[in-house]
Amino acid sequence: MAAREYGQYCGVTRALELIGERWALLLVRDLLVGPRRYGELAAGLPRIPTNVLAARLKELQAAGIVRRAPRSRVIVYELTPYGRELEPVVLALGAWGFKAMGDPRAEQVVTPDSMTMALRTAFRPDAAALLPATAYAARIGPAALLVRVDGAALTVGRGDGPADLAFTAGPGIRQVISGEVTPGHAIDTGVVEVLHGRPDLLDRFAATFHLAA
Amino acid sequence: MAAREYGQYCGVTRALELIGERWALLLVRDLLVGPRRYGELAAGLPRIPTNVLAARLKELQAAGIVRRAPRSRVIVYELTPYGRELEPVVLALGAWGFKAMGDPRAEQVVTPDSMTMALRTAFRPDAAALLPATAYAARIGPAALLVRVDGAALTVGRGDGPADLAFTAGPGIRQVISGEVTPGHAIDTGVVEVLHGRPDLLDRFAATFHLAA
DNA sequence: CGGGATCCGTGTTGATACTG
DNA sequence: CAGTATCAACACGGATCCCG
Repeated sequence: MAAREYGQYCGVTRALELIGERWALLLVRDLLVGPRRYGELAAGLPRIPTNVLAARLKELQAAGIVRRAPRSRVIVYELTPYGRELEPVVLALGAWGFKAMGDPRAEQVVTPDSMTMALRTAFRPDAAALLPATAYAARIGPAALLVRVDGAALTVGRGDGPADLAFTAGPGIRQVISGEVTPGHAIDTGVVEVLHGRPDLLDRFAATFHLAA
Repeated sequence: MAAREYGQYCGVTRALELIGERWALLLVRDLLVGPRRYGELAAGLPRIPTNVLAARLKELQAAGIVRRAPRSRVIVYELTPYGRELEPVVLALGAWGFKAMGDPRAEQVVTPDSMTMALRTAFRPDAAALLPATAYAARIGPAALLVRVDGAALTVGRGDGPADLAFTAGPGIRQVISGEVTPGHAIDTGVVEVLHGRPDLLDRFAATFHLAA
């Protein structure tokens, strides 16, 4: 038996053998947003050593979780269908970890892909279905996201674009999503700065994206 | 920043910092079944080094996931409310890993606690709600479980007891839960041996516990 | 320049022995 | 029973180097 195995015939142990190593599930998290190149993955995980990134990509490919995109001119990594089935795991972990996030520290970064998955975690389809379709342009730290909510459907893209509400926020946006801070108070205290659109649309945003803290 | 941190302000990274180390989530898995003593945890994870078990228990206590049961004469570890909130994570991992389990190898064991959580993972409340209340006494390898299904409620206990259906099975029970093998075929080939009760109750078992493979 | 491979110091893990 | 101590093996982190 390989030393890294747990020696149990159990689904949880098998899962941890496949994606339990350091950095592995964070690669899956970012690849759940979309296919990514080696350099993009490295940029999304600033502290990962390059040799570990290369090793994880090999292991995830051997496990049938990641593959190199076929018919692509450049090398692009993407999740296999089995790898995409890890989305519930990542969302459950994100919801649980959200409650333990505390306040951001100076050395902690927010990446576009992690923020995208956080929005997917906090998305409440039933609440959104009752609200009008809305496009938000959110700039959180260095991450510029274009968030479209249409009924119970959510799409998050990178970059800028036309939106009903455009706003800038720091990591303090977390308190809005948790309900610890009301949207109005967030605007008053400068946690959120509305660049364009009716500020009360931030109430709709808070109703659409919510996670218990 | 501690070297073991990921340097991101993100729920998934925070979760992995708390329960991402080797063996940690397996301790949570077993504690989800019930409070356990140090020796019971060691027995449920036969390959864990004892110093690592001690270290993990300390870390999980520092993280507010595990605590020593108060007002207990002996030392017993149990999950805190926040620790119990990891159940969706463990179930999602178990369901995903189930598909990659393959065939059991000689050195792999099945423990009562891992089997209990596997049954919780495979439990289908809506299917069970349409069936009569049933008690199963299942012996899978060294694990003797008493499984009670009453409507949409499931309770799994250790040991033996009165049951509508008593059966012995090997790890091949996995194919019954996945639907790869019909209950009738499992009995015919000896994968499942019915000790007591109507053999067709195994059909009810398979309808109550199912996971896609 | 993108996509890695190599080397090396260090921390974590695994195995075993030992102790209050 | 519930851990602690010790030590070898290995994985990770950081830096550098290589190759098409």
